[in-house]
Amino acid sequence: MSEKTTIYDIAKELNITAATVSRALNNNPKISHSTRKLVLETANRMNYKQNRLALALRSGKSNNVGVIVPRINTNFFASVIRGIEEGLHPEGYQVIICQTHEDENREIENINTLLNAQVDGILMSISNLPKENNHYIERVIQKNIPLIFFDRKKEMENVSSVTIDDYQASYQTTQHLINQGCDKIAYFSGDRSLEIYEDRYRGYEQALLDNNIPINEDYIITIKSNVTEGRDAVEKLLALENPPNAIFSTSDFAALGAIQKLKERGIKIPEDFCVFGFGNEPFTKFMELTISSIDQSPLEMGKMAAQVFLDKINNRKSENKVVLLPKLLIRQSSTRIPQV
Amino acid sequence: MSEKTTIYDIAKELNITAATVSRALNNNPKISHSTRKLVLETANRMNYKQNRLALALRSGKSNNVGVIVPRINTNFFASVIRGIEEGLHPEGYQVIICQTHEDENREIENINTLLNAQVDGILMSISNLPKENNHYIERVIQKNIPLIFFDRKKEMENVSSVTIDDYQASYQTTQHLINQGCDKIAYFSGDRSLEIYEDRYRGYEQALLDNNIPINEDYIITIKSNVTEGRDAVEKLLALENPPNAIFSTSDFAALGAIQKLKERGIKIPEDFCVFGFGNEPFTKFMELTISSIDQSPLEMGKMAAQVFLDKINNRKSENKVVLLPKLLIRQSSTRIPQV
DNA sequence: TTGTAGGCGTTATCAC
DNA sequence: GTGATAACGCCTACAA
Repeated sequence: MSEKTTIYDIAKELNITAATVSRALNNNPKISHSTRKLVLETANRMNYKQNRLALALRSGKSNNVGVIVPRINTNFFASVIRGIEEGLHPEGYQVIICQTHEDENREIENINTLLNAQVDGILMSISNLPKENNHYIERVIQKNIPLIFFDRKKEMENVSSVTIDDYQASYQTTQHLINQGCDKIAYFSGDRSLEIYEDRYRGYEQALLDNNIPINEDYIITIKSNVTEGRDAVEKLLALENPPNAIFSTSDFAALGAIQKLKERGIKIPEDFCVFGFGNEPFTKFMELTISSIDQSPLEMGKMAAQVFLDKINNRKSENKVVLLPKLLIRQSSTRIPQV
Repeated sequence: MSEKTTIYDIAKELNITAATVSRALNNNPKISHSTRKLVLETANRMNYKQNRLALALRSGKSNNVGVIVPRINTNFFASVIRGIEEGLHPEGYQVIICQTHEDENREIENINTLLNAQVDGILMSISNLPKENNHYIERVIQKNIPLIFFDRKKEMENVSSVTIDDYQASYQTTQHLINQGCDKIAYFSGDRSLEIYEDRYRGYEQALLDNNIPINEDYIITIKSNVTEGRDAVEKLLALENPPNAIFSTSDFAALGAIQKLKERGIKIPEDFCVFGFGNEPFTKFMELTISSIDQSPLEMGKMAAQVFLDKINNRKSENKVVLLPKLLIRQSSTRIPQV
């Protein structure tokens, strides 16, 4: 049945007190070897399991950590979460996952739910740049609960973060496209009110400037991360008087949409047109024409975020900004056959 | 700071008792309108948040539900989880996710962790068929904690499940391939000690029998769900004296690997060879040659599993087996151009 | 309608 | 070394 044995049951069984049982179970030094052994044995025999809720209530720590992401069903976030779990599970933490679906209200809701659930820390990738009011985010810090941003961060005091060097990723990619002979490089941007997208944009811009290529505003399109938007964006670009000959998309999904549409128009990739994605979604390497992309090391990012959390909760560090290096994966969609 | 306001603080503030505050907060009918209003206002003013741990300790319910899956980073499981969350979140439940990585020990560990964390229910897709000892699974039932299987289930008393009709999916797919003119259909199976894979196999077998096509053991290969295994399996098949002219793969990833290898060998799909996958992973429709597959309605499955859990915990039903209908998505990889 | 008191399962602080 | 007690924050008979 469902009777749960408590330390009181064990105490009664042994004619000792619950306090002693507790001490024995927790390896308290002030306890005789004999009683400890006895307690451990009966605990085992009676199938005792510690009630973590009681422990949590008493200690004020739940051993739960909250993770907030825009969505769970992309390879990137799923892998980051996996990394977080791998880092935290061995330390006895359970991970609670919430999705915002890029909705600011959901984000606020999620934070409240997690605080409500007394999590010991929150690891999140923000969805929207909260307008002026960071109020709900600051509440986390005021409660002295470690907050760690990963990937999509916001610059705040007392908040750690784990990101990749988006600027570098973008700069190098743009340079690579230029090296491939592309001089008219369109750019699919995400919402630039988010730091990662602003950083990526700056990398693109700087690479062009450094190569004396003028910025063409017509080439810069803000999109959402899906196939359809990529297709639509290409239509706009091809309708221009002076269409581009490359696209750097900050979304693999949009890059895929772009490639589909370009092919439909009979444009040859990479000969006539290069395309570069971002995120290294699995499908990018599955295509017949493999899609160049940028790997963000999500597993590593997750593990790192877990480590930063552990450091923080153990007071080893109060703040910590970790920046990982992006990896350019140059595949067919941006590799022109070497001309002899 | 980190001072948390409790109902005692509110009580003191208003010179009433904590019990009254609790009643006011919980909409207990025996309370005057005026005090309730007062309590609600001060609670709000003092930024009171209920401590769910205390509540959980007292009520014995944590409002947490555990979900166990083989892995989180496939579209299928990620989407099921999303469905579960959408069904449970409005009811005030938080979802805790664990991965087994198809490892039986991890599975046992996860169940223990969840029980330990006092979850109110467990929703799981089993990884391995526990040999003879369902011991650790039965512990869940003995504790009177609702257990719901989704997708990968095991027939057990008192355990609900939400699955798709794998037999039908498989039967219809095989029939479809036969209708396309394929008479030598190879089959990539998963571990048949799991019910879903056994059901799928039976569907395949029966369809062949019903069409008077003999079963060829050489055509039946057990694989793991990844690209490499698909490639390797095709090599074996093509080395046969009498190679097949179609593959039904119970994994989209293996189907992809198969297609890659077939193309490398210059075999034309679907003209010379048809391929059908299972799971409707996003990439199947992204390919230049779109891959036929079976949609398992993961979102719906998750929502359904959530509903079954809610029914169970509210004692509306003690057991419930829900079977969803699979959807065949017939795409290019199995559609022969109609011959005139 | 409100107050009192006890308990959910632990552990820390005193005592002895 | 071990026992008694209080406290974590909440809810709910029971009493008033």
